[in-house]
Amino acid sequence: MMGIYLCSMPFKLHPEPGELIYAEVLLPLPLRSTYTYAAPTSLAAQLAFGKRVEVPFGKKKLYAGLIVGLSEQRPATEAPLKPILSVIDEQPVIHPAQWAFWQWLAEYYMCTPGEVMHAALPAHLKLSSETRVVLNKEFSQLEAEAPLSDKEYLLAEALDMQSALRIQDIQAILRQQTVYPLIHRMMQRGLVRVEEELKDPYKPRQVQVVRLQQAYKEQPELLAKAFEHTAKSERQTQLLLAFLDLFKKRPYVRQSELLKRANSSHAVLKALCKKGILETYRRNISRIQTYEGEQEAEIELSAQQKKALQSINQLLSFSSSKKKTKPILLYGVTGSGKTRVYIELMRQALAQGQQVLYLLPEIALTTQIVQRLQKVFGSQVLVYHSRLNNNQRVELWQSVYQGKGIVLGARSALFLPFSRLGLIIVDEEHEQAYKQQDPAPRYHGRDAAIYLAHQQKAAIILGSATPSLESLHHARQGKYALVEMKERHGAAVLPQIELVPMREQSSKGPAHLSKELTEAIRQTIEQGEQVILFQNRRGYAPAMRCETCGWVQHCIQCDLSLTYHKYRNEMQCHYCGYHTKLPTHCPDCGGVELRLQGFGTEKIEDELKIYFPELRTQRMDYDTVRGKNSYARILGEFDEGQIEVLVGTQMVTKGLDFENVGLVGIISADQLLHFPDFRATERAYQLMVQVAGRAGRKEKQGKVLIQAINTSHPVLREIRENDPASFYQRELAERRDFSYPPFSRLIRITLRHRKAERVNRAAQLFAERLQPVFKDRLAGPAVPHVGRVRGFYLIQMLIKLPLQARQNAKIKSWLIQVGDFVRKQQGLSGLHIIYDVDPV
DNA sequence: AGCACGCCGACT
DNA sequence: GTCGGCGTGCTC
Repeated sequence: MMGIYLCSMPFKLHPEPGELIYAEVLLPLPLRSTYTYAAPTSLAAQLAFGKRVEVPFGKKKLYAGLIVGLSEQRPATEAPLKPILSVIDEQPVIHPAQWAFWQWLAEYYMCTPGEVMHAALPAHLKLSSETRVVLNKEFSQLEAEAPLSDKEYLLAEALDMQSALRIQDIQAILRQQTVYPLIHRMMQRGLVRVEEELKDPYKPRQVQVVRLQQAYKEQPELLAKAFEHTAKSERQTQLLLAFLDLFKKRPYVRQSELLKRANSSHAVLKALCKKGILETYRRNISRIQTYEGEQEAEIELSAQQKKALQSINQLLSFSSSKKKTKPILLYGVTGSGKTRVYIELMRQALAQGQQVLYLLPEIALTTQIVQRLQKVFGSQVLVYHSRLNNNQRVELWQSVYQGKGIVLGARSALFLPFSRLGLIIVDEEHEQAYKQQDPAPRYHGRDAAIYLAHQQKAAIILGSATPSLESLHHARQGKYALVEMKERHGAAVLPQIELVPMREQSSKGPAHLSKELTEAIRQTIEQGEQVILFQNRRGYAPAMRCETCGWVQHCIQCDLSLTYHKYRNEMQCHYCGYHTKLPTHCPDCGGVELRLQGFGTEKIEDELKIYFPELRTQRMDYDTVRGKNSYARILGEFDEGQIEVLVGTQMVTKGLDFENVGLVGIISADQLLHFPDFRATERAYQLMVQVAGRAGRKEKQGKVLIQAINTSHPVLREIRENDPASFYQRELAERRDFSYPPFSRLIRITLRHRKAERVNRAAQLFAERLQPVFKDRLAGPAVPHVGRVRGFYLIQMLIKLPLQARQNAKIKSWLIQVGDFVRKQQGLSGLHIIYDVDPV
């Protein structure tokens, strides 16, 4: 279907008016606009919105672009149009609704629609051609005419062995960036040629399937005759019986299963085919793994859950008849059983033939919820994992396009091609992991979900035990509806929380575990219960310092101290991954008294092992869950009681329910509270409340110990006394005073360049233009906390925008114009400008 | 993103 | 001189 396209071949156009159809094509590249292509009317029947088409773009490349508009009128552009080379899809891959959503996202988050497309489509639906250099057949003859240069010879030799090379292979072989001049010279002499090919990497999975031949399918009564045919062969009779048995139970009969069941061979099957009874063919089958196990009924709703469900239903039915549905904030303490309420809502949506999207901050981390939903909804649950392979992603995409089921996923599941979306649930809506950080689109999964729900007229529930200040504020302002669940489910009681002031530790005992905590660990273990210790920093120690002159070892390409990791015995950069051996002496003063500063999870685990040698401990952080199934394995072992103490970072705070956790220890509340960021207090509050919620279930009261040097921070009192109202009131007042969200909207502009001088100049130009407009609503330009990352210098500006959205759209497009202007200046074209709307 | 063109420094 | 790196502009 997709041919080879030689770059030297001119495009064949049919420029007769009225004979062409014009298509607006979106490409998965960071381009501001769509591009118009022409197609002969002969292709008209195949062209449709949302289908992918093969188009040339630029000098030679081919891409699979998406049709987002069709017209019979030639557009106003004078430029000659290139043709659509082929139509890739039989069915569209997106509905118009997705395109509308992408456009909103691009505008709101200040990126291009192509970047959204790139993020939205699974890899195997985004095709771009690969340039391959091939040796010509007449090569040896031509070579004789003129000798080759060293590099030409090198390339020719490599091509002789490999038959085709990609540009990056050639760059590696020649050890240089610029390879096109060489290739062009060789092309002109006819030694090599260049091919561009767009190939579809998606392959449906096929199996060999057995069925009855046409005559028997139409007249099953003939089957008796068939047995007469096989009467002479017992094995054939058996095989046919086995087939008929399977045929009753299965939608289709696989050859492999049939042969195994009948304990028969391929030769016997072949004989039956020859007799005109059976036949085999290849059939596409799905790769999506659905739950096959038993379905179980959920337990009855509690009184509180019933009430919450009622309130939600009232809100939904009230608004469906009138205006649009407000988002509903379900504010329920840990253990109140929000999931049980979600399940009822999902059931209702499914009964109405609607699709459901259940968003989680990080899908890999929540097997418990997946299993629970699968037990209720069985094979209707589709899980959009990070572990799915590319073919599976395409198939899941197709199922959703066809209107299937319930999708569970992280934020990228928002892009799936829903057509009948009736309900979105954003679980743990306060989680920062909902915000995409690095490549554009830098979108917030929760906020984008709210827009999507609005657009598709779906209901949306935001759930949390510790709502974000934004959501709670909106609920109070009446922008969202609020439904509360204040009690823990069943007989469960809130944990008892104590603050432990950290003083200088005695040199004999552990350095970071207080007497109170050590004692509590001992008691908890003696009672046969488990412990979770939370330390929000991985590694052993976050810095190595010279005691003589104060030098601290830094990363060679980032402005960051290196963290010591004991298990690999090396110093690591947590920004870029750079690692190096431990220094033996200070490079500044030559001093040999180097000491580690601070502490992370590794060190806490170390201390535990020293002071509780008999204890079964396990660390859970980025370093220990890197392996494929490590996360599930650790949680499984903890659940089964093989691990007594779990030491971990944020990971241990995330929605995990264990029955037997008697104690939660927060090693250093100070580290959480002293973050240089206006959200530090909120984040600290949420993390501590969430991790505290892991302690105690059922009727047993759990215990939480919070260690802190400064125990007088108001947040610590609020957590201890379980006083969320005070926390939210105090924190909202502070945000209002400094005009931070939710009382303003932020845009953070980051400038990035390899040279400090250029990024400084760019910042100055930027600020000159922004300052008069925003005045005190502009913070910066300033060097951020980590001012150099991976060898790039960074400068940031923060703009506080008022809440009125209409104005802000204009401001955003103006900011992009300013950015374009700055980059047009001499020497600044290589400047990266990163717009981050609603940064977290 | 990926490619071509043009300018400029560091080599034969 | 030429080669290759780097900055700049354009892609229907």
